[in-house]
Amino acid sequence: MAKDRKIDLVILGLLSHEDLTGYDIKKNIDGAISFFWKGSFGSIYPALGDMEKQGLVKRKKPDTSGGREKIIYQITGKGKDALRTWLNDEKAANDLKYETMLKMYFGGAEDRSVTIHNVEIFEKQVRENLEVLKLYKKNLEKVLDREDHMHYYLTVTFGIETYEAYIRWCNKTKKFLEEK
Amino acid sequence: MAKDRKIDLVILGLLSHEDLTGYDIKKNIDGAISFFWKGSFGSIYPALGDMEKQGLVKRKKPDTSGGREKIIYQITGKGKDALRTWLNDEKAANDLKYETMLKMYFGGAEDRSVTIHNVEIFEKQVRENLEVLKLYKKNLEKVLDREDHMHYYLTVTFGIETYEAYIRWCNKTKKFLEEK
DNA sequence: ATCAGCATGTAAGGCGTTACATGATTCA
DNA sequence: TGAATCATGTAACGCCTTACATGCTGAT
Repeated sequence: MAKDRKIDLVILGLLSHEDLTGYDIKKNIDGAISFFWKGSFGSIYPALGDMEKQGLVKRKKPDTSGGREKIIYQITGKGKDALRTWLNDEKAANDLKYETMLKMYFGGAEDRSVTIHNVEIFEKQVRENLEVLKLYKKNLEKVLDREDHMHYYLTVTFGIETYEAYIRWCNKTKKFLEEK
Repeated sequence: MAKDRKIDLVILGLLSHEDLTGYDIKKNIDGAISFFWKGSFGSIYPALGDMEKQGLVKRKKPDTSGGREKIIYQITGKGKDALRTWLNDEKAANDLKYETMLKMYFGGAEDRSVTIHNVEIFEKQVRENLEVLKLYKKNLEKVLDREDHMHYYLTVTFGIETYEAYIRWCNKTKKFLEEK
């Protein structure tokens, strides 16, 4: 596995639940995962190729029934080991890059109204995302008996907890900027 | 300015308050800013060079008093315009990459204890950061009359609000994983 | 027939980190 | 005198995104 390429672990994690094509992997990442990790085709396909060479994933023999050309990947034993090694590694890079906060920090270079407007744009985005997360939560609550669903659920509650905190901050901040 | 290189705006923002060396800029970024944006010497010095060519910053004539070799940069009128244009641009990239959440999402591949341990590591880190932020807050509250300090203050309250939300989630999640 | 979505991949280029190289200054 | 910090920069390398190229499948 590439030294520091986290997309490899995302792929391994997804394949540990079910066999998937590169395209399916991308669709999965674009779902609930996208709130805390992203990935494009340009990173997924090369990673799959590398990992195949390293024996972490392999191609599933296509059903002979259809003449379809898609490549379904499976995780190997070595791949499962790599996934578990990563889960047991205490290092975890948690990076936040919020341009909105940069604009807040340097907002003194412009009128207050500009800063307030930027907070409102941020709030709108957060509210939209929050709606999506609440929907995910509602659906996952029905199937919490399965261990993997429970883990998905907990990442969703993380998103909801933080987005609700963002909204509280937006309201306080708008008031603060308008009143002071 | 490079199309999408945000470090340029960080530098411009810092220089809009005071003249600084590249080294000073790095120190500033490593303070409160580091909670929502990062930057290394390897990105700062080349950016300063590029921006000087573009007339966004310029070198301040060094004090003739000492024979020191440091380069103090100043923002130019063109640089101030670029900063304001950016502040007025509604686009803002807010990206979160949390490996801890990735490990939560895929935690089903290991024992519950591993997931709980990962939450505890995360919580410890968050509590440490929270202490630092509370200190920043306390110091900034004394000088809130200055417009720029108020903006710094608001980014700090954002950090506190979200970190407190993280801690609530950690507690709920640990309970959930232990009881279910 | 046509358009959206499925599906795989490559190429160019940008951004950023880490490590390295170098040297001055300050303080114990 | 030695260590820490100040201070500037380059080089190598890696990761990732965007855009491009190509073709199939299924629904209307």
